[in-house]
Amino acid sequence: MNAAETQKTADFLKALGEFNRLSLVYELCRCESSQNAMCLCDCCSVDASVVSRHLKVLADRDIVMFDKVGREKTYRLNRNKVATQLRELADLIENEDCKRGHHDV
Amino acid sequence: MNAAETQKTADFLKALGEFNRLSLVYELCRCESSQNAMCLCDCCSVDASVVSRHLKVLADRDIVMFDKVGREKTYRLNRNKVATQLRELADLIENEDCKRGHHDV
DNA sequence: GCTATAATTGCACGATTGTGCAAATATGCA
DNA sequence: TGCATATTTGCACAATCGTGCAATTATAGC
Repeated sequence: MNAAETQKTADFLKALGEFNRLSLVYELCRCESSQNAMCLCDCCSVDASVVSRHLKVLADRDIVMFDKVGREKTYRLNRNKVATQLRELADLIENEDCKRGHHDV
Repeated sequence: MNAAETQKTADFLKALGEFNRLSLVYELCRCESSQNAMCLCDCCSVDASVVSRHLKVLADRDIVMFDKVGREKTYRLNRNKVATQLRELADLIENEDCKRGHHDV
């Protein structure tokens, strides 16, 4: 695991590891269809500008995607990508093969 | 998903979402046996006190466990617990059942 | 007991981060 | 064109966080 990969993974986890951002992810998780940012404001009691910034952090890391419809942006959770990244990390942590000694033989 | 659970999950992800802490986790991941903190210092070039604090953060969240042997503490990764938590989150995010509408019917 | 080593804690500091408010920008609609 | 609404951006500020150094605590071995 090189430093760049480690940093990227840490970045991904840090993006999810903030209360309001995780609340947004959960909120989007419950939605069948895309939700605009104003609607998402309701789930965490902070200013719209804060939600905007949090959504940008999530979008920059491909955790959420958005479509621009007129003056609104509608967001949806990147379910597969997020789930895959979490599972890959889980596999790495649990997998016996990553242990030293096996490789060194 | 209530606020307390969300906060707990965010806390767990935040603990993993820092470069040096994640490096420690990866380092422990590669180890068959427990490693003492001094040995772990080598994997991230920071002061021993910093490693000590990071390990405490990880231990407080059950990400790592330790045994006290004499004046040394030997750490090991809580593989199952960490992997399980990551997979549960992945499942929640991907699972169709969490979507609104399915439950409301 | 004394000394050496492992680990933690107190303290200070700089950097990052989350936040609210106000202003700016973008777009739809009359 | 002018107004209303959605979103972003600039700014300031408080809080959190990661860090190094020095001092402290704990324990092994002589």
